[in-house]
Amino acid sequence: MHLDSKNHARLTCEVESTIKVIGGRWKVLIIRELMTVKRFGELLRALPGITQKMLTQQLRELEDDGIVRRQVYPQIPPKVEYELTPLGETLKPLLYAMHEWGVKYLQQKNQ
Amino acid sequence: MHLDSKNHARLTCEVESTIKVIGGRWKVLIIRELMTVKRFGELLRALPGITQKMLTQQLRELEDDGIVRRQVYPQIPPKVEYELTPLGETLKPLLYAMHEWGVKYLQQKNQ
DNA sequence: CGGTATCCTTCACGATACTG
DNA sequence: CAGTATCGTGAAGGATACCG
Repeated sequence: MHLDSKNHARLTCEVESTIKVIGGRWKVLIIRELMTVKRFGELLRALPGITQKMLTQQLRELEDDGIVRRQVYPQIPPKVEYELTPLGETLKPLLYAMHEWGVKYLQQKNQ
Repeated sequence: MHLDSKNHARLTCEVESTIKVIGGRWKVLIIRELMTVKRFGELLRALPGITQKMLTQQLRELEDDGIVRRQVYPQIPPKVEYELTPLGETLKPLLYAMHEWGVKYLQQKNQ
């Protein structure tokens, strides 16, 4: 990829799009949990500190962005499962890259 | 890298650290601008919509996180230059990866 | 030029209660 | 179980004025 001035605007735009999708406070945590399919209540317990309201909201946003799929089983009591879409799966390498950089960052910071 | 349950906690923590550093509203835009050294006023003009207050604030945070270096030239009128630190430079591959994913995401969304 | 300081508004988020 | 609805608060951010 080039970095000349013509590409700067497009780079900006698309990097921002990515940040908007995964930059929310709980987004990466939710995506990580959904590396295996989980029910709503499981997610709630797996994310200490999140409220029901926030979990619902962030899941809806991820769903709207095509990252997460919501599977409703019409039964009593209700059962709803969440999983990554194929597009959501493509975020994994990005999360790994962010993990790698985070390691380096924390090392450098703690010196 | 593995993704067994033992690694999940560490992955989370460090991915979140990365998001905290570059997840701010203007952070990636500022970092992109600083791929070449720039003065305060140049940044202000390069980022339409940002306020002086926000630019100062985000630059200070990036400085505290070791991403950006602030170079003051003690002269009248004042001259202050900002540039990426070596650690800041290491963010470039991550921005490129985010760019790539953003391209894919926007393509899929516009279909 | 490159900032601070101050005030003000908005809204993200938490807490709580209720429901199919 | 998996939500929605409502209210309240604090912090983020904008607008404006001032300063070394």
